[in-house]
Amino acid sequence: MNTSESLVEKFRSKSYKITPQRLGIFKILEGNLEHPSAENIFATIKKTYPTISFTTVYKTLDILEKMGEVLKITIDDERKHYDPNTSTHHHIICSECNKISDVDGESVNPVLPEGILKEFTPTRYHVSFYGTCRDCLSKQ
Amino acid sequence: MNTSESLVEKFRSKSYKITPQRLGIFKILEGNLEHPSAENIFATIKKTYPTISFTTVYKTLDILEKMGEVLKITIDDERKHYDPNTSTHHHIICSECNKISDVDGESVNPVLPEGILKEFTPTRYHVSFYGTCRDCLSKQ
DNA sequence: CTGTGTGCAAAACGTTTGCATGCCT
DNA sequence: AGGCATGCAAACGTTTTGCACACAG
Repeated sequence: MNTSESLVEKFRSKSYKITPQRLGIFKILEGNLEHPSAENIFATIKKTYPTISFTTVYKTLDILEKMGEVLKITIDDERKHYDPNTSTHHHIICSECNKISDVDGESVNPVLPEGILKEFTPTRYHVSFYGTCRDCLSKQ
Repeated sequence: MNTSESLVEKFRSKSYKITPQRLGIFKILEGNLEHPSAENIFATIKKTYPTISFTTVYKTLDILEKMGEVLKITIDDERKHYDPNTSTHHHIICSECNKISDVDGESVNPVLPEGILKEFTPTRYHVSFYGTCRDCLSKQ
């Protein structure tokens, strides 16, 4: 569930320092279902911590991703998004406004063909649905 | 199947001009299963047409994408790839070398939950498998 | 006190754009 | 001949990096 407390624990156990900047990012991610971009996170934290830099945001997200505490989502042509929900699930993105919503993992159960299994050792999969969201449909 | 001849036909029918650069790109794409990036295509065509520019490659790919003759694949963090196979199918990418292979469309049949269908009008989906390819595994 | 983390500025990266010239039709 | 296509160079948006200073441990 990635509470900011659990992230603090994990950082401590790896001897990564707990800074107010990092803590602020943890709190933004906690239970976040919005799939924020680095820019989103930066803008949000800047409200309470105006001196923070993009560098810090990116570096913290990098660490979190490498620890497996956050998924980097490659579904939007324009930028990467981050998801603190690391359990298997999928996404649908609006082709107009790039809003991303969650899609339950259970509705999908892909099987890799034999041939591919000889060529690759798969680790995970992700389904990207593309479409138009209600807001954008009504604006058209 | 996107022979270069069929692309020439389609370009003519839309009154797009047939230039040697465009023809070269068509030929590179014809039957191409490698999921080339713009850079790959540029490097390949540069061998036979050394004065070609990135601009021309990108603009031609843009037209092809908008005509639906090529898919822009968003699976690799680092760059976009282009796929002349526009029928429903999926991909597996090596996390080490970013090589992409095809995965048959039939092996996957995702269903969107009710809730999502109220929020989105879906148009298509794509499954991204992640893993490590044989070459990279043996190098480790 | 030590070394990791921060933030600035600049670079890097893939991609896009403005514009003058070239060439397909 | 006309106008779309090309290619250069410059701009773009996102992400990364080098470096001096700051601060968590």
